[in-house]
Amino acid sequence: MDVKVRGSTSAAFQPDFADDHDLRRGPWTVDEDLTLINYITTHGEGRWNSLARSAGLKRTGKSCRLRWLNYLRPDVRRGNITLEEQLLILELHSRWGNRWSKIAQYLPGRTDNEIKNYWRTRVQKHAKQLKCDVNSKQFKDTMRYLWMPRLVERIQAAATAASTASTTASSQTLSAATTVTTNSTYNHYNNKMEVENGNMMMNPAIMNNNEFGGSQVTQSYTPENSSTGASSESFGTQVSPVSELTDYYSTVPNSQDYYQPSQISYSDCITSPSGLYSQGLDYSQVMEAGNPWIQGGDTLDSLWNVENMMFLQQQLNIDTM
DNA sequence: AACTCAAACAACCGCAAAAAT
DNA sequence: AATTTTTGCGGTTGTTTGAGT
Repeated sequence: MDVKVRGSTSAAFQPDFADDHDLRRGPWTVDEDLTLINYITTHGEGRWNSLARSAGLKRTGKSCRLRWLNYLRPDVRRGNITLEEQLLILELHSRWGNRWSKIAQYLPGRTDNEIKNYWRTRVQKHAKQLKCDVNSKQFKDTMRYLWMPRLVERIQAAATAASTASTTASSQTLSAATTVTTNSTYNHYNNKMEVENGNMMMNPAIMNNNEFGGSQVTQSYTPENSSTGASSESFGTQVSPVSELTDYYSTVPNSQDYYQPSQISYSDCITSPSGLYSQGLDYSQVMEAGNPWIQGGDTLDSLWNVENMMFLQQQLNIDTM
């Protein structure tokens, strides 16, 4: 990948120094990243302005902090947002609004910036498609009564499929913890390992002393350390409320049921809990092709471990008290 | 092959709160 | 107690990339 250069083209890249402070701005170079990682590894984080100076980085402390927290920190988890994470983001956003850092606390490894980006690029896009405000009651109801139940359906379907598969293959490949070798390359700019036959993307600090640079990675493949397992593992101590959510949303009429004339008349739909479709929001629009939550577009097959989710639900209840 | 457009995301900014002096 | 510095948060912007035409 080419070096991204903010404010100038790659070809015309010149280090972008702030006018009178001799400070660099724009994308971080690999050298800068390594300098920051090495310094923090030795001296720890905090006091970012003096850290930047001491490390010899011509960056503001603010910039160093951001780079570390959002990108270089060992426990930053990268890659696609899973279905369960999507569900959790929707749920938590409905509770707390744009309090990204608070939401991020419940998605270990995810940064507030990443969640915010997800919300803006995915969720707000759909609000735009539906021609309604992302903060409007109707859009929120669309999420709660249509998209979230559908997400739950897909999560449950995936869980069912996974359990079926694991049963039929119990004495076979996966349970035998087959060792697989994958071709991988290290992307210097992004500082992440991209594994070809998987979705795994790793931060250098996660790479356990792997040499920077292209390498062959041999990993012991078990369900627990697949991308699926990685998700659940990250919740080892901080658990997710997804099972509670899935239980809850299972009781919410799904999009099909919700609109079945035998249960609810069309006029009822029009005057749905918040007048969901009374202001030009069209069900067919909501259900139209291209809605990833409904259609299953950007799905990952990963599943969270649902065993400990009660705990986080309790945490959430405490938070709302 | 060239172009356009939208998605994704890294990074910046301003502001407010917290901590240090 | 007042002032300065640092930290954290949310909003926004700009670049790259990939898909579609």
